[in-house]
Amino acid sequence: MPTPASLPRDPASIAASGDVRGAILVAATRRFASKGFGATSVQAIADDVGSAKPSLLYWFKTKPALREAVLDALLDRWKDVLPGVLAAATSGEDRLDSTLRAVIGFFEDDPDRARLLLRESLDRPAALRARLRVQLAPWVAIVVDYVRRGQRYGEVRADVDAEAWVTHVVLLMVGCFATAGVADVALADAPDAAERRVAELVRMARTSLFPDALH
Amino acid sequence: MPTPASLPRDPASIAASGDVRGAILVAATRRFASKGFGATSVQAIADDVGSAKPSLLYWFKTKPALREAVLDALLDRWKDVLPGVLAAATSGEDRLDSTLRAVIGFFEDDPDRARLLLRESLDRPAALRARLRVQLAPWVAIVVDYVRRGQRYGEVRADVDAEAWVTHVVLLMVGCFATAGVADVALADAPDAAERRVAELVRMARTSLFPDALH
DNA sequence: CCTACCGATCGGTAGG
DNA sequence: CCTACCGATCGGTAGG
Repeated sequence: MPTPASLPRDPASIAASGDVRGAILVAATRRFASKGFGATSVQAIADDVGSAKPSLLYWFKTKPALREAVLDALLDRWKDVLPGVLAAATSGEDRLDSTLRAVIGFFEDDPDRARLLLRESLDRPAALRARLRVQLAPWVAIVVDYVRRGQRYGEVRADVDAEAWVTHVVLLMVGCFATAGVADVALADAPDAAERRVAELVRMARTSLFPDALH
Repeated sequence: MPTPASLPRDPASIAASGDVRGAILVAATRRFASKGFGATSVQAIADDVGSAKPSLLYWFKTKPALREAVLDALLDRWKDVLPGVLAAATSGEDRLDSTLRAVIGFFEDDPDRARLLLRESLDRPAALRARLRVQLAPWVAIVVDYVRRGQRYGEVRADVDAEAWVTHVVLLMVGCFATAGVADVALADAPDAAERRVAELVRMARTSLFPDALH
């Protein structure tokens, strides 16, 4: 029993509901994530949306401008979840686990986010770095601070390199979802591969941060 | 005092020395790694080599065939270092550290290898997965076995998920070199960022595998 | 938001 | 290994 389209996810129906701009962003995000910016034509995105190419170029003046808009939309969504991440990082029990789970949820909701970030870091590392410095700075600073404070109180291993540790944990989270289809070489065809990878990621982050005595 | 070109690294001089095919592979590897397959034109590679486009298409019949050849060359080089990696993994002291350092050296020698692998895992995950299953299987099996045996003897943490752990450590090594230009958001402009990341990677792998008592 | 069209470049081929 | 060229597609614009 199909309900009247309430949350249309495919670009064509989003466009049909009136939000052409939003439909273009969704279609472009999928194409850029799965095939890359350079391998995606404006025409292909227009086809996904059900519009003519010049219509797309009315909403986004150029192809590079569309890329920026896609990245803006991604980082806007990050800003939406950031408060929850910060809350998890600064209060309550099991701060590390709940913080990681919050970030993981962001990529779990849409693995295209992870693929897009990884592609950008390959295509235009300097540009992404500049963006992330602004958008990611507060969260990273808090985590680094949390690690350093833990080290002063002996709760965190003394030999942890706080900045490098955060970098690697973020890399693990992004890479985990961006490379889900291939990194399971070792995991064969385990049906629960995704959950196992997330669980092991969290375990690795925890054991590499805290001494055994405090687990 | 320039010595007579002994180890020419740029495609044009490799071609001039007679190895046109090799020059094409080097140029294609660089372009595919830095800009991606879809964003690289056959003409651009031919220009790097100093040949005409039809000459390139004489050596490699199609652009997709060139991509396969580039990947073949990469995995051939891996086969060269594999014995050393296996030796490090199966004998001597500090097996884990020396094994990781051997693999890290492979990517350190040419970070394009890491970028290329990451791009392939985004562009064609199924194809790369099939390739890696053949090429990477022996090494992964040995490491997984090593972890499992360690768990039986109590030398390795009981809650380690061997397959997921290997997957993540490989992801860290590849990602570390592929995203060197951007992942340092947290590391600011530390001049020793690269060494710090490698050191922290090894530390994370070690502490997430072994209980503190056995360090 | 469309049709019609632009010059440039794409991967690839004919022929030598 | 080259020159010359192919049809198709590229991002983008004119004009409405």
